[in-house]
Amino acid sequence: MRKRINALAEQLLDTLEQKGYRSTEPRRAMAQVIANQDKHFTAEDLRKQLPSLGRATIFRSLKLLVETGMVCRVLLEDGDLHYQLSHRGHHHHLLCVECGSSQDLLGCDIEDLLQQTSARHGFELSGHWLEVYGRCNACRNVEQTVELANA
Amino acid sequence: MRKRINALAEQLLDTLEQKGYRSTEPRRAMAQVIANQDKHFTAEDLRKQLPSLGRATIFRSLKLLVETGMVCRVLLEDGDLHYQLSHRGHHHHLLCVECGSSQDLLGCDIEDLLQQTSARHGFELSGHWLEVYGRCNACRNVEQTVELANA
DNA sequence: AATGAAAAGATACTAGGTATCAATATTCGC
DNA sequence: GCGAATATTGATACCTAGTATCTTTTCATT
Ligand SMILES: [Mn+2]
Ligand SMILES: [Mn+2]
Ligand SMILES: [Zn+2]
Ligand SMILES: [Zn+2]
Repeated sequence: MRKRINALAEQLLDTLEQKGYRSTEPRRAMAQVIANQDKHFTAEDLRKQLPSLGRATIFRSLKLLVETGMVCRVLLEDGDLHYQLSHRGHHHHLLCVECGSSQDLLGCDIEDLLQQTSARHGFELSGHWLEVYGRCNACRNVEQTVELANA
Repeated sequence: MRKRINALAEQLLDTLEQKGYRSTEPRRAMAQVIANQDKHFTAEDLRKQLPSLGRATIFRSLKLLVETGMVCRVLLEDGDLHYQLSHRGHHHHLLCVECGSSQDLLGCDIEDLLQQTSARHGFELSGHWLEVYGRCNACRNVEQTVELANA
């Protein structure tokens, strides 16, 4: 009996199938769990939510999803590597160091700047990795509210 | 008998001492080896060159050097983490994916851009991590030479 | 030189991930 | 719908990078 999964999870599987990968029960389960994640997560997080799957399977599927662009890797400020559902294509993240949320930066407007800087150094630009750390709107508002309450 | 070490290595140790850390034989040896590195390196690279040091000592000293800003961490395109001698202060790297060399980008001119982008998302910027990948001048010249020779 | 603190080294342990391989599930042609 | 060919799984062992703990050694100071 095939478990019912939501539209987003369905889409992940469809994309895998289009790339020639089989639609298996473990992959269905992973797609569903990943689709339910509201923040970036680790392989270990998935494992806790999918105790019946083999550990290797989790790493393998995760890798597949990263390679096909559906999940992206997120470097936390402390060096930890997490994963999260990805918008396709090149983009960056605004990572809140307080609540751990992450916002996608879709347009990559540093490309031009890097191009210029590279040129100045005789360097042929081919790619870059950028992560941005700070505090998100929600966390800033909470602090403001607390300040007002104490005033 | 205190081994003679070069000026750069001496400087690393002096800085450690100024921060209250002792100048020990293992640290002298590490400082010297790191000063001799011409590229980014891993802890394992150091270990091969310093087989008499305990593994934990290598990791501990490396961490110390990173914390005091004398060595910086470099994220390779494949996700590998390497280390290298650092110019103090915030900076980025132009990493050649062909020869593995790395050039420091001293001025960080993306700060303004990030500030604007963050503001647009209601995000309070506090930091960022940027690595730039491509091909260095030397590698480009080599290719050109080969092309000419084959023409 | 004696002392107390810092550091080293041995060892065991952890997290995150990969290699191997026999057993199983999925797909595809019929 | 059935079976063969093949992709995938899960168990296990292994690996890299790093940390925790603890005893012994080294350093800096007096
Ligand atoms: Mn992303
Ligand atoms: Mn650097
Ligand atoms: Zn936040
Ligand atoms: Zn190069």
